[in-house]
Amino acid sequence: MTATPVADDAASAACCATCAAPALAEAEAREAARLLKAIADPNRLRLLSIVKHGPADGTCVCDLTEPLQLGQPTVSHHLKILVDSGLLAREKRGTWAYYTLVPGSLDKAAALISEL
Amino acid sequence: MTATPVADDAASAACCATCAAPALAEAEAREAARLLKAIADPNRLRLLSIVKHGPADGTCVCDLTEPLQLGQPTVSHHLKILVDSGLLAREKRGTWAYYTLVPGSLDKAAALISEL
DNA sequence: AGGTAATATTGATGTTCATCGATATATGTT
DNA sequence: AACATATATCGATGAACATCAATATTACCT
Repeated sequence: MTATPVADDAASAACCATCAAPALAEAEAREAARLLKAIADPNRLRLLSIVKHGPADGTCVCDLTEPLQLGQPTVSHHLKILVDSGLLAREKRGTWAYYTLVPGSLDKAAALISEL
Repeated sequence: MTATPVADDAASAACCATCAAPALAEAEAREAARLLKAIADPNRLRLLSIVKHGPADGTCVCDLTEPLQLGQPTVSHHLKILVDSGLLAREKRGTWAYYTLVPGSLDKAAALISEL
């Protein structure tokens, strides 16, 4: 599922053809920023933290609204961003929606920074 | 240099007093988001990448403007954000300004995500 | 001192984004 | 079928942000 690792960008003046990523190409940078932007928000960081430390079978939305002191539509909006970014998974059980952390997704995001 | 590890927040319903961060408190989340927001931008990611793989004694601004295809004031603006966030260090040598990566700063930022 | 080059700052502009109230959808209940 | 509850979506609004043109600042050179 990893995108094309080869830079097709005009500005990618690689030192050589084989060395690994001397500088981030524009397309890669845009993609990485999209994921990191989803994380770089106070409320979404707290959502991720609560879900991570919550029960393994998922955390209900109703348990997320209260600690964040935000309205339900706002929490739902943030959760959608986290799901669309591949960080959280949503499972509907009855009337309730349970959110779980996608395994490895946080480490993958962290690697985008540490392995720049 | 690490901030107060104890949560003084109203929403910090810690499972116990000693266990490590069951859920991010509001102040911690705000601080972490501030740093991550500085990184979560396509052009700033490319700046960090270029500086990281550049010469050890620093990369000149003039070598950063061209590959990003941005105006000089815009690059200067992004560099200021990265310096203010503690990610880059600025050293003026003559007319030129050289930017270097602050050691460990990227790993510290990555840890904010992986150790949520 | 005057001139030139490199970088930073300022002010303005268009865009993105977080938040909310209102409403829609879906599921369970009587 | 009507109702109640939980969650998602829509539309609007104000704040934050990226970018640029113009200008200021700083250092070097003759």
